[in-house]
Amino acid sequence: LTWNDKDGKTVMWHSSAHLMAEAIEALYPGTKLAIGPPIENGFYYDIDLGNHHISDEDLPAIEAKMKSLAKQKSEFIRQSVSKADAIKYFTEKDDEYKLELIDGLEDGSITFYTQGNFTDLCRGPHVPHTGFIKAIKLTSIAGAYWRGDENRKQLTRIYGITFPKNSELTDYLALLEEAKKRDHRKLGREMELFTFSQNVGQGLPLWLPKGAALRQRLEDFLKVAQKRDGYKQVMTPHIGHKNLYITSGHYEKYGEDSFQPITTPHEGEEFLLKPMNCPHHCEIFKSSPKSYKDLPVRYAEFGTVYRYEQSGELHGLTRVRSFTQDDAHLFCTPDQVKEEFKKVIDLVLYIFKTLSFDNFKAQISLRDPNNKAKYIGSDENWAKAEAAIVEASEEKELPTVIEYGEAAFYGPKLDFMVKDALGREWQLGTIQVDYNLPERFELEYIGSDNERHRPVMIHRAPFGSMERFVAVLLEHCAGNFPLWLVEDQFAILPISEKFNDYAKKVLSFLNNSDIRGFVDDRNEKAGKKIRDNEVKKVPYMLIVGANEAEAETVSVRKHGEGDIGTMTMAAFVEMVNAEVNKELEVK
RNA sequence: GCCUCUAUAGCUCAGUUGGCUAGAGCAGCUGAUUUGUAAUCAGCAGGUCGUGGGUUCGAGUCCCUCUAGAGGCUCCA
Repeated sequence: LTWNDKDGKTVMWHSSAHLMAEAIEALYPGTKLAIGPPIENGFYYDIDLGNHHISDEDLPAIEAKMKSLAKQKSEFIRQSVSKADAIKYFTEKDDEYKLELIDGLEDGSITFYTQGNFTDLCRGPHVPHTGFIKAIKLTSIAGAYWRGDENRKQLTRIYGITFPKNSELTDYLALLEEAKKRDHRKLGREMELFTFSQNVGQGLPLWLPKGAALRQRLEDFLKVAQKRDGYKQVMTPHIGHKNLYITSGHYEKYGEDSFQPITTPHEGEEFLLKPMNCPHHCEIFKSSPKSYKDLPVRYAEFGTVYRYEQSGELHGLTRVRSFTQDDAHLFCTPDQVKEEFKKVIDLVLYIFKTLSFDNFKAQISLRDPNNKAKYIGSDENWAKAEAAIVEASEEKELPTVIEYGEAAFYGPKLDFMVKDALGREWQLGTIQVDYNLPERFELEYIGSDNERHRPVMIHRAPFGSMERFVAVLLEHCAGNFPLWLVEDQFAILPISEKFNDYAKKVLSFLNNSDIRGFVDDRNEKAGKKIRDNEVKKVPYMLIVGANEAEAETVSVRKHGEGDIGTMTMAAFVEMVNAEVNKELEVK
């Protein structure tokens, strides 16, 4: 793969998209070809099929056509074209999509590529000829809005991937299968962590006992860290008066697309399921007069919120309609913003490191400079907030990427993104600076000058949401949670029923030593119990029989590693505690 | 919400061009066995084939509605 100094694969996929375009034009006359770029894994082409209609069943025929075209080894011929000629060509072809693309191109920079009888607008580069494309797999059909705008026509998008060798395609498909084994939806079911019910409703997760216990441990872990950092826990109701959200601006922005208001039977008052905790926390701040000496105040809450997400967006635990934010709002003086922001960055990094998320991306999300109407608040406040985030990140020497147009409607943010098993990116932690809500809620504190001042608000959630975090964590560790987090740290396996009593004795000793596990006293052979507990990913198995009962020891087997020898119960406790401490000591 | 696809036992799946009382493995329950580092044997039970309608002498299978799920697009306070 060396046709280009950069990345042979991208060139390969670029050419493959054009090969697919040629095949489609041949099979479906009159099809308008919009755009077909290479992507991270493969390529797609967006097409307007006109009167034709295709479904998955048609993909093999397109694949076959591509293969036969590839065998012709048509050379990719580059040709510079003037803008006028390009417009003429596609006007004749009656392709408004290509004309729109050409409209945005500079005269002199336009090139066509031709393979065989097929010509397309293209920047290149390409492989020398179509024969290089050998292993072809069209993977799916989707609808995609032209130019990403849902108000414009939806085109048919065909995704595919190609390789120069069939073995590479086989390997790729095998890799995909492997990734699917780490899917949190599959693991969550197998490990009995969470479930969904058609009767409860879509996007409304049900946490099973083991999942709830796991989540509780994560929450406790964060609570300890937050207490250390001066946070105070608060609790607020799951609903709030409609006026609260009119004040915050959320009603205007999302009212129509929310779960609709709950109405009181007699007074006709309207309440909304809370879609976020900020307004409630603002009211807590307002509940008593604040002095500059009180600031910063930090209100934390594991707050469950409800959002009417588009049905097509729901996805396992990563995108749901009811979720719990590990939310907190810090209210501080303008001078304190940067320092507080930096402390929150530290907290997020501490959590990510403890759970060994080292492949995260820190993204600074700013306003879309071309569409300021989408946002509330003054330019001045936005400028201050954006500067605070950029400076704090720089001072923490945090490598970041800046994305314009990704800010929340009330303020800019710093998001921590992590990929799932299939490479899709999800936002976990988030930190946001907000000058707007304090204004809308008329929040105040008395300064050292005895005058009223407006505090600055920082929203932050290191996990993001408990649901999404657990989902991404599951995929990250393929279900092998760190020892401090896992439900059952050990399973005691008596060799036969004769040793159940000794097993119970071991269990009570270990429980008293503050490590958790259970006795597998099923009437099964040792080999069966070992297999089952390996499959369940139990970190340690303690096999006990005559020898151990006699010597008051346990025979220890480590998950994924096998027998690691016999030791006393106390030695086992010490080993587990040492491992847990090591996991939690990362700073 | 839109495009494409999917739905059979708790889980993973089989079920011929529409044709007997819908099958299997795992999990579960009962019994036998008393077990030494990845699956002991036997038996039992478990299904309005996602929902509602239609076509047909006959529907798990064909058509439509709805619900839920998957992969995208759009959205993401």
